[in-house]
Amino acid sequence: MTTINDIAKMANVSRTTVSRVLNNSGYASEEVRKRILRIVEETGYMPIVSAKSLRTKKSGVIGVILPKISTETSSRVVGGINEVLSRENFQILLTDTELDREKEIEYVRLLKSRQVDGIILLSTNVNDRLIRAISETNLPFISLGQELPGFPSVVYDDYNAAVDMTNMLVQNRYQRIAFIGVGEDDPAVGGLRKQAYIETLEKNGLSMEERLMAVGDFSIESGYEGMKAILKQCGKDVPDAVFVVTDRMAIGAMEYLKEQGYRIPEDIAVAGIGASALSKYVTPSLTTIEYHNKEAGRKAAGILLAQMKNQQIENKIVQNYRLIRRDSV
Amino acid sequence: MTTINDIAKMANVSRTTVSRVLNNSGYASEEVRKRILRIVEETGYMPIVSAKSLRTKKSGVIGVILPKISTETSSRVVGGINEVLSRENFQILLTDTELDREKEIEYVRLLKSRQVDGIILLSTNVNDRLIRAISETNLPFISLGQELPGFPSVVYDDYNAAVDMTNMLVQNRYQRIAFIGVGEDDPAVGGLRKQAYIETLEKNGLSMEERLMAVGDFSIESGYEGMKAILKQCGKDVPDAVFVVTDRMAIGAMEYLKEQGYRIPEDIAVAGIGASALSKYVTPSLTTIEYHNKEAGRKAAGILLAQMKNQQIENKIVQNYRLIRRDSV
DNA sequence: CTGAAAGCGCTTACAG
DNA sequence: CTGAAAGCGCTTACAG
Repeated sequence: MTTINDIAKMANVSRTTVSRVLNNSGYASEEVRKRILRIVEETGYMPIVSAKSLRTKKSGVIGVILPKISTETSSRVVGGINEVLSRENFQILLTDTELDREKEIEYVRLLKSRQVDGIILLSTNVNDRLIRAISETNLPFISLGQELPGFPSVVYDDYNAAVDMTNMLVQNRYQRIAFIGVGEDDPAVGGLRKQAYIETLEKNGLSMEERLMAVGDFSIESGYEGMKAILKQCGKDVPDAVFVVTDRMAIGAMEYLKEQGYRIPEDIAVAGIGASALSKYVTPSLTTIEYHNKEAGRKAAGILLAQMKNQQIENKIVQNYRLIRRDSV
Repeated sequence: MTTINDIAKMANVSRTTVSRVLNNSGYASEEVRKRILRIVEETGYMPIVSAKSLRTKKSGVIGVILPKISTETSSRVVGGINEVLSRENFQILLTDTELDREKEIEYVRLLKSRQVDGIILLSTNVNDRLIRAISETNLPFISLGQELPGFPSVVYDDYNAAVDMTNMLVQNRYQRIAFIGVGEDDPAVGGLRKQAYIETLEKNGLSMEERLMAVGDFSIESGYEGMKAILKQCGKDVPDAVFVVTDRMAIGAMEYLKEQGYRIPEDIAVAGIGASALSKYVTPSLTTIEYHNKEAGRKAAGILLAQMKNQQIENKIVQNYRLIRRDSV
């Protein structure tokens, strides 16, 4: 394998000079520069990154921690992150917690030991140990999709999005609006969206009923089961609409309703969040909220880069959203 | 930052001994071992990976080159890869060519310079420069989804899958089967699937007609446009079925057919490949072929690991598939 | 404009 | 069972 020493020898200069030319740092005569560049070209020489980062303490790698890679949201976000990072020649080191919160902490430490230059975390929960682990890395950091006390974040406007959706249902004269959420240990998806639903019902003088609510786990099946449970709990008092906090669960709910012979939206309207590809093509097409995940990924990457350049950054960026009215309401 | 030297000092031993304990290589008295481990625990010390890899020439990182991360196939595959890699404490360095074939070559070189321990490539084409670039890395390598001369691969059974699908259509008495493919510079998706379609038509004594065929680019829209073009080309001789080489394009084709008032499958049957989440939930649900992407990812990772351990490997593994008959046929 | 030398934090023969 | 020393391939003050 060719090293900087080989190049230096071939060019009859010191490796110091080669390094300077390659990094465009300090002077080098035009003649020497050309000679070195030609040899580099010929040999296809590429510096060993680990040697370089051992010395410079920079790796050119950004760690990304995802709850689950094989998910539409995650892959869109990573697409956005990669778009801006690759433009600046950073690579992504990918870790997947598979929804195991212990792994979030573990991966934060792991990424640190791998000398990543920064970390982007899509967390599913917030807890002290996680926060401490992040602090201890002392690395440029950004949280995406979840507000993490003390750290910069790019978040979705979960509260207002859910308020808008609930209001829209109310304004369309739905009176008994059911709700399928996820566990509230996830503040963004589980907490804020539910809070918005409840408060909006109240503001509109509608009563919130426990038996109209169910908790899922992000899977399509859990939406199906949630809908089933609600209908069972309600007996004769069937809801006339259901607001589901993710599209996938909403589609599960639709499946159950269709199976049972309910017409959507005539008997029961359905609304989701996420604007998944699915939402557009199910029948009836699903009313949902687009979160611009890719753009959020771009912004998160941008902020991370800005931190690394010691630029001023905003501590909290709220990604806008768009309500997409379709046939399920 | 604490280094191995700090640990050695605190434990009153040499850094040699610390290294031995941490790597479980060579002897160390039980007493010394415990003392070191306790201090490591207390300080939260983690070795600097770049120093380690500079010395050992191993990084613990596997490079993955994808055509497009924000795609269902890719994210499933990466999920499978990650599952087996993370179990053995390898991380994934992710690169995304965004369907730019020059970048495939570029990333192969980049990953080499980043000292990845191996490369998994999902390529969209095959060409000499790419093959040369891979050879030059001299790294454990596996191609996924595409057969690459001279390198081990995990491939889908594109030819037989497309044969089965075409035969199934023929056996269901469809006579004029249209086809929407992709460019044949992609041997797997563009070449084999088309070849299978044509040869199966012939075997069944059906004529293959140019005007029954269109070429898309993987996008839903291109399926829509392809269907439109075929119908236009056919005039009165409308097809009674269409075989589309990806689910997404098949769904685009369905959209167009529905818009134009064709009933599926009564007027025109539709079949895809890929078993995307979408395929199950569109109306009518789409007949398709499941490719077990995640399993293919697992196998690719397994083979890479085996290579790294110098184990015997099979040079070509063909992933099985499953035809899923649904309502669109 | 150029180079000698030190040092980044590890591991690994080698010697004892 | 343990340690001194060399060396992995870079970059960067420093001196000239």
